[in-house]
Amino acid sequence: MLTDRQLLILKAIVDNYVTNAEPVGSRSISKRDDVTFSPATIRNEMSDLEELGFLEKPHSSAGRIPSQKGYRYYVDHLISPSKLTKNEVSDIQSILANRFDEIEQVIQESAKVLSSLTSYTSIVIGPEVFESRLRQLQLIPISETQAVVIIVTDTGHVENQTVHFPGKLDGSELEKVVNILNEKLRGIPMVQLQEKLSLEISNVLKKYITQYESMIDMLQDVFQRHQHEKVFYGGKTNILSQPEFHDVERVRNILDIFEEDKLVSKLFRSAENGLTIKIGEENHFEPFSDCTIITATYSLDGKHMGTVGILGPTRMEYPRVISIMDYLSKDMTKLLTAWNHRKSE
Amino acid sequence: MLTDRQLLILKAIVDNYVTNAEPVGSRSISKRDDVTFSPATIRNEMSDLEELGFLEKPHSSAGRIPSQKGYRYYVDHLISPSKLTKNEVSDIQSILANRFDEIEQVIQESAKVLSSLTSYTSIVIGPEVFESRLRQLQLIPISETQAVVIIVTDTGHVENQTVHFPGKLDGSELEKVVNILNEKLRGIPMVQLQEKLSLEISNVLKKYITQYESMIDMLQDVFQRHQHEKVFYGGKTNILSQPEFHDVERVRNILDIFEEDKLVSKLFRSAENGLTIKIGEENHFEPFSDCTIITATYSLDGKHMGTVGILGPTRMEYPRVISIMDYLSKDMTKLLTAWNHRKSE
DNA sequence: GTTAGCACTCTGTGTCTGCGAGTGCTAAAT
DNA sequence: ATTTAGCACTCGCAGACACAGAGTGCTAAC
Repeated sequence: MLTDRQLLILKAIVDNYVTNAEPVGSRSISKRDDVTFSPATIRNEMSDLEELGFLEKPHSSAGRIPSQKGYRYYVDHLISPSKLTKNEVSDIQSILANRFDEIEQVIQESAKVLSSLTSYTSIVIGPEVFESRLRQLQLIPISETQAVVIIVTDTGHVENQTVHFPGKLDGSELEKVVNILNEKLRGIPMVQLQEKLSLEISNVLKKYITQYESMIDMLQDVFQRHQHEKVFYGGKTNILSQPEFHDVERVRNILDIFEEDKLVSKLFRSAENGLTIKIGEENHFEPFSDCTIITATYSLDGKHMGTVGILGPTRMEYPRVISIMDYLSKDMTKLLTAWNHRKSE
Repeated sequence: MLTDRQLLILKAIVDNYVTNAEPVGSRSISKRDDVTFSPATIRNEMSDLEELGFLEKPHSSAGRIPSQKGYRYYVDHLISPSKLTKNEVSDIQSILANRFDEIEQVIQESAKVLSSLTSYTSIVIGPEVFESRLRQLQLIPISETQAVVIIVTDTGHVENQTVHFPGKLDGSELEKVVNILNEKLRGIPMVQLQEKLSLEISNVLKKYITQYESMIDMLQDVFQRHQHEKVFYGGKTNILSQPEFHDVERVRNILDIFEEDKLVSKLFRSAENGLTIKIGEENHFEPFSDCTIITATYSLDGKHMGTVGILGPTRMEYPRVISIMDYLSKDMTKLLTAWNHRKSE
């Protein structure tokens, strides 16, 4: 168990390192008002803290920097959420002020605000498809062998895809198909569409249309494709202003990851509800071994809808970011609930 | 007028600098097989070329590098398109091999191939809306006051947008509106929709529906929004591997530009048909003052459809890139023509 | 007109130096 | 038994310096 003095010193070192990005020496700590003991004492304590694994030395005669374990302890025991400033609160609430038609607009806007407030990179994962349901399906013929499938979900999200058939399309058949599908599938969660289709719908369709098999194949393919979530970014390049990312090779590795939405959504999607903090190696992903990811979930009527995330260096302003994320995710939840009610009025 | 020898030397310097990214000295040129004269002679010629503005010196005792004017002369007079290698040709043709339903897939794929072949960043601007026409318009109610507008163009592109109305929606009215709009607007170029709507349609609509004004406003808004083109990127971070972009601040400036599709499409959209090369300041855009942009247009049945572009340092492999762009843009034109015929079969 | 020769210039690199910030240890002070 | 002052020691870093290498520009010879 750490003594009070050790806790004070550990906290002082993390705080100091987070703001200055430079190894912290015993003397600079002794200058603080809440520190009454001498540099020598601090050195002894620091030495102990290093032995316990909370601190590291970049080289033998430099100050100390927090280790991953140090940050973890700091986050778990040493910080209390900082109070948001007026500006921060009003920036977040400005998202609310804009009129919006689709959830996506809220999400894109949230990502922007989050990145500009924190000056890290923000990643917001959109309403997860497996939590949304089919509201409407449309098949619009655009040529004799092609049609556009349009899927509208109950979150107001619309996906479209062009498909083509081996044979000619029959307008009245298409209409029948659309009617059957809408009747049977409306309100079904997006993830269950494929199963539902093969178990219940295929038999019915068989009776009505000639191109039965290619139609089923096509629908399965469409449902399959639109399983993934959408990823929104804010301040993609913010991370470049952090001194730890002044190496172009490193930067490139990270930016390349942002181009792969699937990977990003895997890394940032949070399993648990609420706030999650993953520091360095805890991400189990080599390029992020000196990054921290903080995620928070937002929901609608208690249903998990998506994740807001922040990517920054392990040397992150934890208290502030945590407070902002907490506030924002709750605000988004509120916003969505209001939207949902307005929508169903 | 430059002498043959000056031309040979200028070409040698550009070629050499493009591959090695280091100032070129007189001795290294004299080693070339096609150079029969001594370093001293070359020095004299270089001195003249510098006076004429084709070359620059980074400092007094370094070799020479091409000036912007030097590159321009090189591009205009000294190069002949390089023959593509088998790999390059087959890479480009692999785009053709994939089955595709929407033009966007071709474009995205082209951007990828282009960036991987050149190792610069590629920007492809999608079918320009003002060249495409409305094929179909749909209004799908999703709640009592909201609907999704879906626009399908003759290029197979689909846009959607959620809209809401102050009052309740009447299903049969909506149907009428959709019918009228489709009848009157089908085949109209996307850019003319707004004009057409206010001049010809609004009177007709007036007769049929109650929420006349908000409907018109809504449609105008929708048509307005979908004027912009889509921008596709390939190898966004490729530019980081160029030695001239090893400064993080610089990199950030450029990457930030990529986040603004409107700006990018303004910078890369080519007015003229065919191949355009803009070197350095010729871009009239400070962050690109040491970049070259090469664009080529692709078309469908003679109609200008969009632009493929490459962004790299002024120190660019011009002959190779030009050949690739030329081949690719022609290939895309062919591909689109084939697609268009298949589509209308 | 061309080229060899040479002085000169500038950069990059390696070495040395001293400085400053920091540690760790020991011995004295509390 | 803590705490602290004192001091030797360790690095890293910036500046000074010399030196090699690459390159130029000029002059004089070919």
